Formats: sequence, structure tokens, C-alpha cells
Amino acid sequence: MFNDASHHPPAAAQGKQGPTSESSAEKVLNLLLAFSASGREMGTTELSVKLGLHKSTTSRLIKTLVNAGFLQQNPSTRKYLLGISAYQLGYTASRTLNARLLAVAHPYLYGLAQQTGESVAMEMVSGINIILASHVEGPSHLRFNFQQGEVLPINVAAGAKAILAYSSPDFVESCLQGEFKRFNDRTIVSKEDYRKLLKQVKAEGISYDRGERYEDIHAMAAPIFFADGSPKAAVIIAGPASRLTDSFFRSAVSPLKETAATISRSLDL
Amino acid sequence: MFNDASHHPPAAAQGKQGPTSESSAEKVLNLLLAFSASGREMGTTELSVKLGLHKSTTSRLIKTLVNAGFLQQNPSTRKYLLGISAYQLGYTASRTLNARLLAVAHPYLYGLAQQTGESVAMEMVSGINIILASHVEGPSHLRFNFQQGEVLPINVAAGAKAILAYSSPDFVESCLQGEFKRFNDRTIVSKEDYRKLLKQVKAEGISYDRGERYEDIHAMAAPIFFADGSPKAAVIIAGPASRLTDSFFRSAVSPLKETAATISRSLDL
DNA sequence: CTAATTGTTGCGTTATACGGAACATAAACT
DNA sequence: AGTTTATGTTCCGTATAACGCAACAATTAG
Repeated sequence: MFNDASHHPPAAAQGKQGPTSESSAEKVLNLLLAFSASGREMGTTELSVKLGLHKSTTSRLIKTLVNAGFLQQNPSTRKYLLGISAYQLGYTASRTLNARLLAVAHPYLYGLAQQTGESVAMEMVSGINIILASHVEGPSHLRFNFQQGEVLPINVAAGAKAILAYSSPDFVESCLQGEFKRFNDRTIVSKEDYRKLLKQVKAEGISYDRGERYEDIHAMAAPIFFADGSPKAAVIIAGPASRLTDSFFRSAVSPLKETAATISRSLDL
Repeated sequence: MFNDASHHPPAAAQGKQGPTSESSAEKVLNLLLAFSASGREMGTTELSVKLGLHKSTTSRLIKTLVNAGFLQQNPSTRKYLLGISAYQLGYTASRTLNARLLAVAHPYLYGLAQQTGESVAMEMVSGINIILASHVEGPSHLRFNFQQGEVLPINVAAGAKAILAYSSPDFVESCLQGEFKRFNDRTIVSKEDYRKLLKQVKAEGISYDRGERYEDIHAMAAPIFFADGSPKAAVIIAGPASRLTDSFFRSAVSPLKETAATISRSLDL
């Protein structure tokens, strides 16, 4: 009928043009971010309303994005989804950010190891696994030795708990696919118990391991966040149960949280 | 139909070289792709020469990209590197593409299982691990049962060999970090032997497992490629050694390769 | 300290990207 | 079948955003 009406005001007409009208460069990027946010397939019209652009503009931008490989069209639905260039870009970004995280974090890990006298490590997300990415051995003769690159069992690793406590339910569930391995009688093997524990960890901001893997090893961990608020890593203090008592834990909470927070901040620039 | 003739001289008549002078939207995307390609930190001048743009233009584009979080500036070097938005985008793209791969592949996996009478599966890359992503059980009563979601030992898994044979040396080495576990006396435990084997697999286009993990289980695999030519998955046929003899292998090479190639093609759109 | 290299604004001009509507295609109804 | 609604793409003249230039900052080198 008269769908053209469109008497909607010229969007932030006057009023000191706070958000200056977007450049076309900004428009492409916002278009990409729209996909990043929703993840769904979307059509031209849907995108145009979502971004407040004209269909014609949207159509042209999409064409550009498809040519560059950032979007592709699902032939059956005729809608668009993220393409291989977006994937490649993210892969490179991930490597870059991880490298930067490692470089930035190491001195702080070292400082924490000196301060606490125990071994310190950083665990990082890799796909749907959590791996041991970096470590600094403590000054003591009796200390825990981390194994670089190891894929960690998420039910016992303190860092994994800290990371998952702040992760999206979606991601948590994909990590919970496999069976939990039992290492000893303290090991958590029930998925239900584990989910409850994550809530507790999130409330405290710290996760603990009191011998759930190796009976004589205790550990504690705090999450590191990327600029978008997503937890991508954790700092872990680990050592012999005889030294990592509850009183040690209490005294180490602040330094640990502080270290993790400092690393998170340093990533933002 | 051709009322407008549209013989308007679009840029081709321009003295300027190149097909069509890039739109600014294309410029931003190319700028991003430049980072995707090199991965290094880069400054304004370097980027401007690399892309054939003026410094001023490049500077403005970079500013836009930084605002949108696609780039960030390393304060110590003052150069730019990929930012959190690029990372998020890639993460979403990866989920999208994986979902699409699973959806597209399944019917072909099923077909191959019917055709060969054996269990068929697809392994996919996840971070620096290779996981079992999807499987179809064969019709026979005695068959191999895949374990969904399992992180596979790359030294024995046939699919892992197929994927790594075509992967970048960089990626291969990051996967080779940990120790190879020995399952039996056929298991490959030497990294050197493994690297040699990968070359052979690449030459043949197929990888085999003749009881390297479970002595009575044989398997073969062929890689699946994304549109950019990167191997992100593999199709695997597995079953009892008694049936997966060399003669079975010979007869299954073509169907297996064909299935993998068909899936790869279907992803391109 | 000067010279050289790299990075960031102003400004006037020109080409680029926009909005509107026609055109085209596909799905939804009867 | 035919008709209607929804969705997507192309064309064109015009306004404006983006460009190149060159001066200006800010570092680094000599």
C-alpha cells in the first residue's frame, strides 16, 4: 500500500550532530559487527532496518563484502552469513592477541611467583579446550612443575574453572561435551555439581583446586579478560598442599586478583 | 529489457589504472586483509604504500578502524595490530562456518557409510586440537564406534594426519608441542618420522591408520578444504582390521576422495 | 641542534556514495 | 494457473563525503 510513508525523522537531525553521520567505511564495519553480534543469517532488508540504512545502500555494501569474501550467501535461504575472510581475519587476530597476551603477561606472572614464592602459570582458551600457555617456576625447591602446552581437564584445572565461570553458557556447554575423568576421590565428576561450582566461582572471582587432580597439589586461579569482557585466560598459582593452606589462599587472593586485573588492563591499550 | 543501454563509461575509460577505482568500503576491507595476510604490526606509511593509498587517506581509515575496535595501537611501537572486533568477528565466523560444514557434510558422510558399509566420521580443527565433530555409524554389526567431541591424539588419528599434511608449517609445529603418546608398537612416537609421514600423505592425498591406536582398527582419511584452501576438517572411514584390508583401502580411495572434494565444493557456494 | 622520517589535521575540489523510485525476483495467498 | 506481498538489485542526478595537497606535529636519527 503505502509502505513508503517513512515519515521517520532524519535520525538525530539537529542537536549538535553528536554522532556525526557515519562514513561509508564505518557502515561496512558496523555491518560486519551486526553479524558478529547476532551470528544468524540475515537478509538485506533485515540488515538495513537494523543499521538504519537504506536498502539500496545496504545492498551495495553487501555486494562489496561478498566480493571481499567477508560475507557469503547461503544459496538455499538467499540470506548472508560470514565468509572466509572474516574467519581468516579472526584467526590472525587470535594469534596476534595471544602473542600479545603472552608478552604482556609474562613479567606480571614472574612478579607474582616472586611475591608468593610459588609456581605461577597462565592458561588460555584454544578452541573448545583450555591449554597451559605459559608458566614461571617458583623459587622454592619443592614446587609444582607445569607442563607447557598441555590440554587441561576442565573439571580439575583451577584456571579452566575461572575462565568458564565467566564464559557464555553456550561455550561452557560445548566444553562440557566429553566425560569428566576421575583422578581421585576429590575430583568433581558430576556435570551438575560443576555448573553449581562455576556460579560460586563467579561470585568469588577466584577458583580453587584442593587436590582434585594430584592429591598433594593445591592451586588457585583468577580470570583475565579481553577488552570485550570475554575471559580468554587465567592466572594460576600452584604448589604443594602443605604450603597452599587456607591461610595462604586468603593472603594470596588480593595479589592474584590484582595481577589478573593488571594484565587485563594492559591488553586494552 | 535494455532500455537504459547502460553504456555509461564506468571508470574503465578513466586514465587511472586498475579496473575500477576502489570505493572507500573496499579500502577498509583491504586494509583489514593486509593485516590478515601479514599478521605483523604495521604503521601508517607502510600500509599506505602496500595498498597504494595516500598517507592521509590511510591515516583516516586507520582511525575509523581503531574506533570500531578492528585495530589497536601498540603503545610501545606506535604501530597497529588487529583488535578485539576482528577477533570476535572471526570467532562468530568460525562458529557459523563450522555449523554450515556440519550441516552440509552430514548427508555425504551418510552416503559414504552406506556405500562402504563402514562407520564414517568427520574430524575438525578446534584451536590447536583436532576433535571428532560428527559421525555416522556403519550398517554392519561389527563396526567402529566414534566418540563424539573427543580430542584426538594427532599422531594416530587418520583425520589429523590428513589435515596437518596440508596445514602451514607454523600450525603443524604448534600442534606438535606435546609428547606423542604410545598406544602400541605401531604407534608413531618420533616427531621426525611424523613430519616425514605428512609429506607422504600430502603426495597421496590420503592418510591411513593401520592399527596405530587400537590394533584391530584400521582407518583412512581425506581432507576437506575451506574456500581459502585451508584444511579445516577430514572425512574418516574406520572399521575392523579384518575388513579394512589393503584391497578395501584401494577400492575406497576414490569414493573417499570424491566425498571430501564434494563437501569442500559445497562450502564455497 | 638540525635533519630526516613518520603520523595527523585543514581546506577547496571532485568524484563517490546516497536516496528515491523503477525494476526484478521470489514467496505467500486465493 | 493469477495476484499480492515481501524482498533484493539497478539506475540516475545530486549532495556530500572523501581525496590530494601541503602545512603542521611528533619522533627518531645524525
